[in-house]
Amino acid sequence: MMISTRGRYALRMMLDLAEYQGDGYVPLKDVARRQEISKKYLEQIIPILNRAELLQTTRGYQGGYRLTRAPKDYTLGDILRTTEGTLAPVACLEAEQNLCARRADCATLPIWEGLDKVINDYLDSVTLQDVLDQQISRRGDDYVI
Amino acid sequence: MMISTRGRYALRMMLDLAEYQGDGYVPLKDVARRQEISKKYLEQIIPILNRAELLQTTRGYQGGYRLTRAPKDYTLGDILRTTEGTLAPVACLEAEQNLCARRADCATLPIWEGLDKVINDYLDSVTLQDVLDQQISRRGDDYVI
DNA sequence: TATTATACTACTATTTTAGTAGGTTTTCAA
DNA sequence: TTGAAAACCTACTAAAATAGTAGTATAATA
Repeated sequence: MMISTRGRYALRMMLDLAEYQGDGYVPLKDVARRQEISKKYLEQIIPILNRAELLQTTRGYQGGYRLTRAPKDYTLGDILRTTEGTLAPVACLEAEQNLCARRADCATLPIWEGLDKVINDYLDSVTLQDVLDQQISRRGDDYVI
Repeated sequence: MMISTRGRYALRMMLDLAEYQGDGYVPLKDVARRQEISKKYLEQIIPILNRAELLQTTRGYQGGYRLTRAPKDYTLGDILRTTEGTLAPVACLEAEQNLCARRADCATLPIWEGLDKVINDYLDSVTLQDVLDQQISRRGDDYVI
């Protein structure tokens, strides 16, 4: 499993903000209640998104968070790479420190590079807006039945 | 990181067998030496492949392992799913026990299902033979330079 | 029957994951 | 001006996964 609760919760939080922010700021308490995720845990994930300027914040009364950009301008890759640090499927591709002595003639390295590419290409092909749209059409289905 | 040393070593071991088995059995000692991996650790990975009948074994003098099928008849997905147990990118897709209460109207589930598919499709599109062929052509490159 | 090899089982150190807990600072409204 | 609501920050922790090590038992064969 490559994507932990950190990345999954971050994504759900961003979708929740997109849905409920209107023209104001959404307090974390509300996100936590709606998404049924510990607010304390979300408080730890938020700063990662914040530092990467994926969201805006105000403190104090009526404070909270909102998206910096339009939902169509975030890919899932943006959000997941930010929160997970890396989406690399193997350690060999992660950091310089993991460089392996066999790298130069490793028969499997090209495989991992190819896998890394399909993963990132897929996640960069979907935006927050795409997920919202699909969610709306699924909700609509209920009435059709 | 979704693929651990278990899967990576299993793949390298299978490639090593493909390359060196000839018409006999390859002792683990030789694989461990060539691949610079602890023989004791490989001994733990081997039974997983063995139980899934991905390789054959004989014990005792001149014993060792060899592939059950031709290299072109193993996909990397076969080998990695066997050793890793699952290639699911998120816990939600792993086992029945991880089924989440929000599943029915989870906006992100279709994303994970899509990601799971591109990962498995990619790894099932490459066979052991493909990796061997590409390795040989890379080795050839050295002479060209 | 000694040697070579696999087979099996238990143990362990380190890292990651998934949180919990508690206090500090900022903002605004009554 | 003070109290409430909210974000911000840091430390701690239980449980699981990872990456092995270690030792013994069993089988095949020359």
